[in-house]
Amino acid sequence: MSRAGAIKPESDHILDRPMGDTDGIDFEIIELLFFAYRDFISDPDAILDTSGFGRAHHRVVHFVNREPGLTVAALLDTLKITKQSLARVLKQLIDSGYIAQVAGPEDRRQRRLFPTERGRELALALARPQSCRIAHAMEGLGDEGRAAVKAFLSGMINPASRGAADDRDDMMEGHEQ
Amino acid sequence: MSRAGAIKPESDHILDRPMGDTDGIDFEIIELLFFAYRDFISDPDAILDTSGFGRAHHRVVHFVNREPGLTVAALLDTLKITKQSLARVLKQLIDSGYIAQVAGPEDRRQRRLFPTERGRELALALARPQSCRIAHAMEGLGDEGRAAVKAFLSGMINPASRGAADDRDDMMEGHEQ
DNA sequence: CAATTTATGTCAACATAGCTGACATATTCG
DNA sequence: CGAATATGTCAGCTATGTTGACATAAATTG
Repeated sequence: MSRAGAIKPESDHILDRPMGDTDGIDFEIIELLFFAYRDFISDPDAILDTSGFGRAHHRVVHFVNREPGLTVAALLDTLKITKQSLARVLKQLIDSGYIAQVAGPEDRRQRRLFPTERGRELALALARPQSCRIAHAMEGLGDEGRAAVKAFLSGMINPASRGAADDRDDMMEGHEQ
Repeated sequence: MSRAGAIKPESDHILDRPMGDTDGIDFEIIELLFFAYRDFISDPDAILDTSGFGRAHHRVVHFVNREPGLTVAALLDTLKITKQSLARVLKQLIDSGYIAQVAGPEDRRQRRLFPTERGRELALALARPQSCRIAHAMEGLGDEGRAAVKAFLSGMINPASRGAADDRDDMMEGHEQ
């Protein structure tokens, strides 16, 4: 193919100056978040590779272990994915014996999700390196520093998203949407 | 306060106690990071949907704008993806006039990447809501709190990931282990 | 100069994980 | 009973990652 030769910056409207703080945008934190999160999930990714699972399985196993007995609907709400997406990974986790379903005691249409011992072990194995990484990143920070980190991360979350992770209670009966 | 009623595991050993901080693992920060990052990228995602681009395009546009003239190799190193993955989105961005290629001045095999004005505008538009979200999450934090957040995020990053973006130019192969 | 290495591009195939739409089944509710 | 609900499932599409093989132009090296 034609190589388009030496395109001169003058001939095309090409910008040479880096996009920086002059625009009043916090690029530093944006990039720190990008790199931090990428490396944060690289630890469990490496473990999952050996198990034949992926990140989607990780999230499911995590939240089922954090809130045993949660319904499929609640899990969908936490993960914010479609039931078809969830079904794929959930089926694999159930078939492999990491998660068990139990019909709801009140509403027997529900499939409440519980971890097996195997599922608990996997969730812990995945969380361990992440927790170590966090501990390392926190060392040197005092109590106020750690509180600042928590406040910052909490403030990054959409208000509407809150509750899925915090609520350990039953689903409210009168769900009015 | 009672947990979802007592569901009797039929046969398998099913765990119904939540996986909590008793295991010495910092589940709180793990989940805060998950939700924070998910919402953090939801803002640009909404913009990208209207443009027909995705997150992969976002990252490319961002780093090209942050470091105009970087080579394809340097970009690959920053993103940690394969050249085939990059080629797909990069081609679209070039064809759409968001990024331009210029043959390297010294090494003409290189294709140095520059943003066009259009590409700059897109990068800024994508960064703006993220920066606003960060500013909101930072408000109420003092200078030490903000410093703690930066230190934490920096500490989350793999040491090998640091500096990958900037030392790709005239690298004499010295005896740096 | 010829041979090799390097930087990049490209084609083909495949995997994961998201999506929509449509439909089935069991259960609860009015 | 009929309607709404909770869940499951089939079929196909999209986005974005992967590996492997090969092409081309330019730089480097023998």
